[in-house]
Amino acid sequence: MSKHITIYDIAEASQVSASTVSRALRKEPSIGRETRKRILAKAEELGYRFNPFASNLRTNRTRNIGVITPKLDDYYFSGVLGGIERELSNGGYNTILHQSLGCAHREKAAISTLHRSRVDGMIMLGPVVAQENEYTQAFSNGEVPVVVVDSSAWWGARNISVDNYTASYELTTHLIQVGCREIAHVTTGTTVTSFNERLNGYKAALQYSSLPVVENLVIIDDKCETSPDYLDRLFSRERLPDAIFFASDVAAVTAIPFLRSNGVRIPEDIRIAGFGNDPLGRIIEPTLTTIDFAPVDVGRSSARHILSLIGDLHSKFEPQPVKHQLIIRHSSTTK
Amino acid sequence: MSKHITIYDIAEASQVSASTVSRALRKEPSIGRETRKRILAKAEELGYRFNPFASNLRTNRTRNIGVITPKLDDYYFSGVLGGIERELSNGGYNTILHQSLGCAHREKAAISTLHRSRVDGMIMLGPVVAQENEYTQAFSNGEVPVVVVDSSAWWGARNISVDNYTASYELTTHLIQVGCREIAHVTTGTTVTSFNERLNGYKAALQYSSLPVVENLVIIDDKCETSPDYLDRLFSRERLPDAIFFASDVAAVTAIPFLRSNGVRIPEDIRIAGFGNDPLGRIIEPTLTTIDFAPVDVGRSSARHILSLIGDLHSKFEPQPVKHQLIIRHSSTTK
DNA sequence: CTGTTAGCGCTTTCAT
DNA sequence: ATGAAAGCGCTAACAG
Repeated sequence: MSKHITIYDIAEASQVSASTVSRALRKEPSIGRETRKRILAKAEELGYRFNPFASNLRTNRTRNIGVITPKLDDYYFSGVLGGIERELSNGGYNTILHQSLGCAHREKAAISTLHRSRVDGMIMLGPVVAQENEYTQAFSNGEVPVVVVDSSAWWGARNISVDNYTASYELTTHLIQVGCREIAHVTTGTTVTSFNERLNGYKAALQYSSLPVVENLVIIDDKCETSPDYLDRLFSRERLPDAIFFASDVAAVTAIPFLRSNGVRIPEDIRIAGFGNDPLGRIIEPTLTTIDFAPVDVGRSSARHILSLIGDLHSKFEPQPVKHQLIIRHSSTTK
Repeated sequence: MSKHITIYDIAEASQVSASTVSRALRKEPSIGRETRKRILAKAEELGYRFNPFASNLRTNRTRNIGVITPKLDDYYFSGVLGGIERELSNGGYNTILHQSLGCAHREKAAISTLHRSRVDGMIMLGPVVAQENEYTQAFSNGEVPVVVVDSSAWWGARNISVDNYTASYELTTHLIQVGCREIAHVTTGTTVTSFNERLNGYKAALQYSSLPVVENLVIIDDKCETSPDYLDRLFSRERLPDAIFFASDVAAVTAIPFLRSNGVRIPEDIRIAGFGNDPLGRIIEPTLTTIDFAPVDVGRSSARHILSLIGDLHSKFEPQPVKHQLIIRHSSTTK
């Protein structure tokens, strides 16, 4: 374990002071072109390696951004995360990743860890805990900037949100336009804000068309992405609905084979729509009408936003709402 | 911006020295129970916040592990990454994430960045660059431990590998057993080691059954996960193969609708198999025969491995090869 | 444009 | 069981 080369070694070997070396290394314009070149060459020659620990200690910055996501094995979140990583990397930042797995306890732990690690900023995807608490404090008081994705309410943090409400409204309206009058809505739950917004968009569209919001056509089942047990409730009605709008593609794709094996023809008997444009929706038969959110763009946008809040983006970044798109496929239209 | 509380402030307030505070905070056993309690209470009271920068500077450790993955929007890799994050988190480590996007340039950049960031260890998923080079050096010389997943050859790094070769051999053998004699293999390329191993396993199985390896039945097309253009080559043969073994489920799922729309019956005319057990394979019709790899276990295993190499695992961890499983579904068997 | 000086906050011998 | 003292390697006034 030989002694490591420091800027002092370079300074000595190049007959300048350590501060000059430090400045040259950081390409401060105040250092002459020639001097800098000499110093850089010497650093290279000696095998110098920058020590971020010492730098961090002085500057109190890490160039690390924390990201908390509910899960990774999901088309939407993995896309968003991919966009974030790409953009942060390009900006010279590291992405520190934690998963909440939809569990408040893990989410809090992740927040604490990121705070202790002194990240320069944080991006929260689909937060579990919407209320301020002892853990969120350091972030919510503005000490460390936070961008929240997909939640309209979070302790005053900046927000990049896809417009779940409008998208859901448009999708529901599409179903009405193709002739549906009894549209069921299946969702995992309303605690996650984005799902709540989808439910509200659905209701609003019905009301706009003077259709009633029928209570037992709104099905909330946190297992709906895993098994379609709740469909019994629908089948036990005297008449089937003429459409089902699933708040997530995965839920739709889970239900479709079950529906078909029960003799339900799609879209003739029931029209189906999902939400999220998961690749599954292009594979399932019939292909699934859904909403696309450009997850990668959501990610890139939130990354740029956090960098701008940190002040590392020269041009001030004004987050644009990421545009969604209605994707109409066979499951909602007769051929 | 008020002055931050340091261990010196605690020391003063508790009438002890800074070193005692430091030891108490780290729960060194040499500090008396009573003293420690007093110190911790005082720290709490003053709102002390540990400063990892100073600690890092002294100890030269970060408790950060770098992870490089080709991509995130992929069933296998996102599963592995999920397992890694979970396990590292549990061990008190942060996961620093970078994507190579299958591009050697980005991979090298990620390696450099992680090295500069002084991560304590690194996990590489599906490395693009298999040869040692200037970037890998610091990692390959053992200065920083590395675990590589899914590649049997990488600059002497420790390796957690799923056994692509055997899995591929078994899958091919299954196809032979159900009666196939002309089995095509479609793969994205052989530069990624795991795909090369799958190709080799395929060839070996054919040879074991005294079947020839037909050159134009091995199709290498880096776009095969996006579009099935290469199928023309297969259709232009005088006779169709009686099976196609796709080196990835995504490629299989991309091709199947195209095959069926060309009047190919599956499995009657051509039997199909994929690789990876992507959820898509349960949705597509007919459901896809494939190999499952328990990606989360692969991730957890590699995380434990790296922690053990760092010396942060008390029990020495001996990585077990993660067991794969042949999943037989409709695409390869007649009902 | 470059040098001097004084730390950043913690850990770690070495004493006692 | 506790304290004194010496840095870890870099950066940022301030001075010239």
